[in-house]
Order: sequence, then structure tokens, then C-alpha cells
Amino acid sequence: MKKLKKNIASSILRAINSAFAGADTPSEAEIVSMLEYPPDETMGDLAFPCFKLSRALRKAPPVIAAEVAKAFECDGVEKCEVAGGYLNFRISNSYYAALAPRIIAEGGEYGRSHVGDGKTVVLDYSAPNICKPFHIGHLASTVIGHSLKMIHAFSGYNCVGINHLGDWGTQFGKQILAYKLWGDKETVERGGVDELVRLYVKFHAEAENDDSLNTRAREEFTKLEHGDEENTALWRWFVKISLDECNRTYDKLGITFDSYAGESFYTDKMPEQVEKLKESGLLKVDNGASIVDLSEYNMPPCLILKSDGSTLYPTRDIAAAVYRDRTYHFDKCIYVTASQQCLHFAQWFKVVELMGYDFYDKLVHVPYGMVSIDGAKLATRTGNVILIRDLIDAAVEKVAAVIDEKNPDLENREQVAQDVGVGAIVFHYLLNSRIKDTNFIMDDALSFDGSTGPYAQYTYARTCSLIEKAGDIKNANVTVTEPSEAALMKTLSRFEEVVDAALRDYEPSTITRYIIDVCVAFNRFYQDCKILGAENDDVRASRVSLVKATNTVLANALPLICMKTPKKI
RNA sequence: GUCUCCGUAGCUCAGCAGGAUAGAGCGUUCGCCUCCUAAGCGAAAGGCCGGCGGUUCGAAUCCGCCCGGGGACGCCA
Repeated sequence: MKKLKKNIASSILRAINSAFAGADTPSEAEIVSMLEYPPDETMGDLAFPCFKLSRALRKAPPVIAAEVAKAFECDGVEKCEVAGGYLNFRISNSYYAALAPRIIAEGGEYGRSHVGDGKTVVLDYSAPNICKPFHIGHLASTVIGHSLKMIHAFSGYNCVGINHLGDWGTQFGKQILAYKLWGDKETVERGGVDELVRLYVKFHAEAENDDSLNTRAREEFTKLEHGDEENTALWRWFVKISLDECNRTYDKLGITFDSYAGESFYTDKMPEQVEKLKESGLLKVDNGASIVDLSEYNMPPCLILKSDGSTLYPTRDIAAAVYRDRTYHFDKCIYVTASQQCLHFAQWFKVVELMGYDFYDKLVHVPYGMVSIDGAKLATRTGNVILIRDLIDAAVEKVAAVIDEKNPDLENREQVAQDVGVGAIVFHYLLNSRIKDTNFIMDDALSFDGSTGPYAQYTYARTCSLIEKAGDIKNANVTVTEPSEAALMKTLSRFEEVVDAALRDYEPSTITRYIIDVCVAFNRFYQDCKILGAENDDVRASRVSLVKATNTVLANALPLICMKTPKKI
């Protein structure tokens, strides 16, 4: 459709020039961006509003439309109608018919763009805190980040996924002390993160009445900072336990990272940046703390060092950005975090710019809205959390029950239940604009009807099943006659521009919404037209081609939103 | 207080680099399995797009003010 739009735009331009010689005309690219999809299918497949041209051409829009229509001619467009100030184009069925074999031939390449060829993008996402439960609040960054990685890779970028672990800080002094006081090896090995959390919670309870514990915890952390052997070993062990827990979820989601360089990794990389800030005169001491004043940019100051000289969140992010620039030479560095951190990112991005780093305009913050349960903030302490593993278990269990009811003979029952259960959750997370707050409701996340993951996977499985039953069909001569066939092909033709939009806006839901459109169009076609039982072999072969084209698009699109593609469900 | 995000059907949300009569899903009511997976398809009902102004040939979409909600705003990350 991108190509067809370009052709139509160029034809429109030609028609304008021949009808209004010598007039001031828009560029082809401008016309492409003016083309739109009419609100109603009956009007046409594409529309060109002529209103904006009326000033330059000094004619009323309907007159322009009529004149352009007279001279308009373009391959793939069978009709060009005037409707008020609009020009409505009807795309020929032969264009759609020709598209199906092209999609099938391109296979995994269909919809792929090359805007990122030769470029590198670093994506920082998920970033769980070590020794903390992995709950539904972390799932947003995880799936949005990974989806953006997939979308970028599909657009040609070389992608580096970084899991910036929260693996450093005074809380590890508390964790170590709690373990030394009340923990034991065996229990932690058996209980994993749950046991670590129990110890941590116990520490806070005990410290309420005994402040000396806080002092001792600080000492433990200081020992860790200075490389104390025992504490380092404990810390490494805690990190491993936490990561093992997260990896179980990442495995189910099909997520891998290229780097796990977390906060601890940058401890020795901050002094250089602090030094640079001092030298450049950007750093000012205020109330004992070292800050960069940003009042000129209408922002509160960015804190670089506490009054005791220790570093802060922005310090680490600056050091990490510099390290990543030197290591990966990125063309973009994307941070997927909750929107609460918007100011923080705006601040340190500005500081990086003031420091003179030329990569400052390659830093991108991609925020998402708050996740709550029953309108209440997620909080480990009050117990208002849902663990990701519990959520996944519930989803998988529910899917398994549906399978037992609808498809008891299914092979790979376990694996399919897993893929569909996880898919339901991921789809639910990536359905809406990322910036919106979400009130997490279990029943909605585990719904299988309507615009849901299972619906998408069900539709995909339908295409697989049809293709399998159709057997080998060679040299199908594709014809598009039924409205539902044309509508399906029109939807499939939009894939490229949907990927572009998702990339431009850092918005995975654009893909999710599109997948629904494809499924709706396909299921309508499926309902309207007999495929395997078509009236003759030609029609049958043609329709199977449409099924194959749909199958290709779904196979390419579903992984972009972290969805698996089981062939049978 | 300042900054910022959000406000569209009973509920959850699309649509927002301005375009034609504002769309889905859930829920409700009613249809469709002797036929390719009914996790499906169709139909009905449901709206002053938070409010008031402005810009424009045209505003759910852009701008201003107001109302309601979330978030951030110096030693957490």
C-alpha cells in the first residue's frame, strides 16, 4: 500500500499539473501524507481531500476534485470519484489479487522495512530489582521494551537489549545482614526470592524497634563496596537467585537480553563523569549536595552527588549512557520506564547535552502509565501485588481447561497452554496506548473472547489448519471477487505502514490493534466464503492463497508483540 | 504552588502530524454449527468526544482558560 500510495500521489500530481498548468503544487510526499482512508468502505479505498489546494489553485475544492478526476489515471486504481471536495479512489480487485502471491513470496520479509539498516539501537528495559518479587508492575517495561526491540529488528536495526538490573545500593547491606542474622543457606536455596523477601521484610520490622540494625546494615554495604569476600559472594548469590526467577518468566515470553550490566556495573564509571561535570563548571554545591542547575530550562536542578559525596540515580544513568555510546556507538538509546520518571530523564538528558556529548539527541525516553490493582498502588509491603508467575500460572491453567473442553486430542497440550496463556497476558498488556494508566483486573487479563491474544492465535491456527488441509497447490491464479476478500487484502496491504507507525511512535499497541484488524477481516472472509469447499478448484486455490497471505502477515506480526504462533490450539 | 500526563457508549479503550455520518471489545438482547477449529460470525441497543472560548472552509484531534483524576517536583531508584 505504501508503494500504491506513492503511485497514486504521483498520478494526482500529474493530473494537477495538467489541469492547472503553472500553479504552485505540493510535493509528492505531501500528497502521500494527505491521502487517507475514507470513514466508510462504500466511499472508496483511499481518499484525497482537495481543500488544502484551493488557496494555491484559486478554485473551490469540488472544482479541483472534478478537474483532477478528469485527468487522473493510475495502475491499480479502477475508479476515481468526486464526492464534494474529496476524490475517492477504488482500488481494483486485480491489484489485491496480485498482492497475495507477492506476500507469500516475500514470506518473512513482508512488511519489513530497511530504515534501520546499518544502525544500532540500544534498548534498556525490564530492569527488575534484585531480591524483590517480580510482579505485574514489571511486566509493562518488559513486554513494551521487548516488543520495541522486535519492531526495530524488523525494521533493520541492529538491536542491543540491556537489562539494567537494580543490583546495587544500601538495601543490599540490609539484605546481607538479614541473611546473616536469620537466614540459612538451605532455606534460601529452597525458597528463592520469596525467602529473600521474607528476610528483607523481617529486617524492616526489626529495625523499627532497633535502629542499630540500620547502622550495621550500612556497614555491611560498605564492606560490599570495598570488595569484602564474604559479602561479595552473598551478593552474587542473591543476584543469581533473583535472575533465575526472572529468567523463568523471560523464557516463557521468549525474551533474551544481550547484556545484564546493571547498577553495580557502573559504580567505577561514575567518577569520570563527576570529574567532567566539575571541570566544565556545571556542578554547583547547594545545601551540601552537588547539583546541575537547570532553571534556565524550566526544570528543577539535577542532583549528582548527595551531601555525603555518594552518587545518585542521574549520576549512574549519565555514566551508563556514556559507556553505551562508547561500547555500542548507538544511533538511538531507548529507555522504557514508568512515566513517574519523566522528569528524571528530561533532566539528565539535558545534563548530557550541557556536558557536550553529541549523543544527547539520540536518547529516547519511552514512558508508560501506572499499573494498579483495584485502583491501589502496587506495593510489596502491603501485599497489594500479583506475582508474574502466579498470573502466568492462572492463565495457563485456564487455557488448559478450555483446551480440554474444545480440543481434548490436541498434541503438545502443555506447550500450547503455555503459549496461549502467556499470549493472553502479553496481548492484554500491549493492547492499549502505553501511556495510559491501567487498573489491572484479573478477569480482563484472562479473558479469551473478543480482542484478546487467544482470538489472534485462534485465527492464526485457523489459517494453519486450512493450509495444511489444502495440501499442495501450485501456481494458483488469484482472483478477488467477494467484498470480504478485497477487505482482507486491503487490511494485509497496510502492514508496512503500520510497522512504520509503531516504530515512529514507540507504540507496540499499533501492532496489536492491527493484528485485530487482520483477524476480524480474515474471520469475516472465512464466514462469507467457502475456502476448501469452494465451488471449483480455481476459486479454491485462489482463496487458499489469501489464507496463506494472511498466515504470513500474522506470522510476521505476532512476534512483534512477543506472541508465539502455535499452529494448532 | 509549579510542571506533566489522562478525561470519547454502562465498563475497558481505538481514533488525535485537523477532514466526510465518531468506531471496537466486554456486558445486555436476538440470530447462525448435517459444512474448512463456534476461542468464531451477524444483528439490535447504547454518545452534547469533561466544560467554555479561540484558530480554520472544516476540531474528538491544534491553542487558551476552567473542572475532574493520576504522576513528578533535592539528598530513593
